[in-house]
Amino acid sequence: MIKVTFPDGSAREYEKGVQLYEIARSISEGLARNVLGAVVNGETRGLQETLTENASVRFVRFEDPEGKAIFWHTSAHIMALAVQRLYPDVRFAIGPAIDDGFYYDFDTEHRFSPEDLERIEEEMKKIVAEGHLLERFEMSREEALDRFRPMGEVYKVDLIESLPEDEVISFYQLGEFIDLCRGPHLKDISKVKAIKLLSIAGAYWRGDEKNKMLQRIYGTTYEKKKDLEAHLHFLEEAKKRDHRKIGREMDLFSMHEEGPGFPFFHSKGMIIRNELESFWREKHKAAGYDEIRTPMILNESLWHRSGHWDHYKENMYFTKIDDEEYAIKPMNCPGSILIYKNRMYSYRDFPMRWAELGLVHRHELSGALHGLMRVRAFTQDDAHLFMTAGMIKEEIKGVIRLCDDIYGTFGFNYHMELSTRPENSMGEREQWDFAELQLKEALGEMGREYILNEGDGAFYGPKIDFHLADAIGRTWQCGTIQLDFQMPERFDMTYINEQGEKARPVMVHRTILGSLERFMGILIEEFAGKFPLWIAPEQVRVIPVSDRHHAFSKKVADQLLEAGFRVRHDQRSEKVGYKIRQAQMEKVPYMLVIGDKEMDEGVFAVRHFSVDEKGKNKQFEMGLPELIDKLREEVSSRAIQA
RNA sequence: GCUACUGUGGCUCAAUGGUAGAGCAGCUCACUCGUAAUGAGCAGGUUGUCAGUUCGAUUCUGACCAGUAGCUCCA
Repeated sequence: MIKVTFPDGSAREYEKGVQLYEIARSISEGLARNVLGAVVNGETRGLQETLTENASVRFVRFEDPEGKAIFWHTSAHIMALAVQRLYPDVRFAIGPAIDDGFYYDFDTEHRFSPEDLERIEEEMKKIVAEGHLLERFEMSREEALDRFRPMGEVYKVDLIESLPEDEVISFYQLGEFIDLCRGPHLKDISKVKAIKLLSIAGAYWRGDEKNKMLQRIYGTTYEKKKDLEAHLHFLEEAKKRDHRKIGREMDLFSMHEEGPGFPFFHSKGMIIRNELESFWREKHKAAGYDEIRTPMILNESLWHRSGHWDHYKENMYFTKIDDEEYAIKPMNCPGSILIYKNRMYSYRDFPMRWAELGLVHRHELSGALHGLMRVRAFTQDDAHLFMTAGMIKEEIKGVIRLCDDIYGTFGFNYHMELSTRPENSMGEREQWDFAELQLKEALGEMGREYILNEGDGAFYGPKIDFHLADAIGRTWQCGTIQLDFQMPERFDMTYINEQGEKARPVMVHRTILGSLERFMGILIEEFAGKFPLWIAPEQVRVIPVSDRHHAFSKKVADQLLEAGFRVRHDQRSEKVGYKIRQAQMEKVPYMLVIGDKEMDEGVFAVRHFSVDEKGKNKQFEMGLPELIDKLREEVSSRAIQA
């Protein structure tokens, strides 16, 4: 007998080898009908799996993240069976659950079209209606290879061969389709009621561009049709927040065929950008940074010395000056280092924090470009910190705190990732280990959670990255903290230590916004163009009711201008409703409608674009001096919500 | 760069193997108006570029360019 404990602290005994489904049923028939799987000793399992030893069991439903993962992973198998029925020559690669659905990678001569997605969707519905139970079984490695090799399932064979010797190899059978899979899966697929296949895309086998490109189909499924519709509605709504669309509508920036990946900032975009820069300077000054600026074009020899030539040449632009080869900087660090080497430093000077809003150019692959999020010319809010090895941890923590402060100002959520030594790295193993340990300890001491990306570091050092999400949940790396022992070595950087000897400083490269361009993209999507007052390109729109109010409304507009606000006086001969509609669509935070009443009473009805519980614009009345005080307060506090 | 798809006036979209039309935006005129669209008129396009097929291409074919989704890469 084995003992099973449940989240409420209760426990029961079962026969060894009991199915999780039996356990669910023993507690309650209703539960057995509703649960999708279970978390057993912290590991997610399907209900068709068995228990052989004492365990703590928590059953999960669709609402739980584990439940969704099981549900979507199973949906991927249903799709695979449908594809096998419709396109018998197909070879299967992998088909996992992702954040909001699933995909499966297929290799077939047939090129999938959008119409095919509908056919596959129909077939999936048929399969679900057939009422299969997903059964799990195990095979030995030899049995598995004997089974899949003759079928020509090269990807499955590849997967089996790469599994560790002692790994249990499990399979799931759905109708006539047997798939190599660790699981977990639903036992009963009839729960997959609402199905939508979303897109087709290419994806390399094992994510390596040297391998064959497979066809990937993305889809999502729900237990309830209503939830699927809600999800599709969310995607539609998110499209409206796309920074490329809002950027055009609000006249913030533009892209042109003449300069792919090189954004053009319009005057309204520049207001946001300049406000962002002032904010950034203020925060960095307070955090003990000094600002520098280094040239955009530097001699090629510098890039040989820095290692960029060997590790980053493919992404660099080059040019010639008087028969000498020059490179356009893809990173700011070598420039900073030249300033560093301009004189001698003492340990007493450390830590030194040099910040630079540096415009860098990188030849990104054409297919990777994406609005402001991924461009070929961007301004990094870079900084290079120079210190002794003993200062590393505190400095890392300081940067993390600055990130918290700056992202917090905008109310952004973010997650962190730690990336370790890559294959093409420079430098000694021990240095890397030490550097990685410093980063891990800094995160650990601050109690931060992070995702570990083995082998994903920069060529000169390990890094911590900060990722922010866009409107549809894609995350973009913004902040980064990179430890570097290599550049100081390569450039023979020194300082004088307490013993009066020359010593090697440690260098930290870091950004917080990441790039002003990307950060603005995130900012636009986060606020859907309804910016906090302090960064709004136009803060107040003054709207006279008719021409005879113009003289008075102009005075009001002028006073607001003098008070330092960005104001537009809309004197066009249009109806009030029309002007309000326009100001609303242009997402101007405050509107002041001025007519007879205002002229007589000197009190203004102010309309704000944020909405109340009833979905109406917030509206309030106040005199001009009070309004100016209120707006000043809102700007200086950098309030997110008015 | 790779796979698939897309490319018609500033924006959103329509149409056709016989050289393009609407709405919004713009401009002009009238209206002087109280909280999300006043009316009328005008102007605006060598249908992404270059070739090919054809009596004739914007429509068919090819190459290139740009964009979209994903992969790879990355701030």
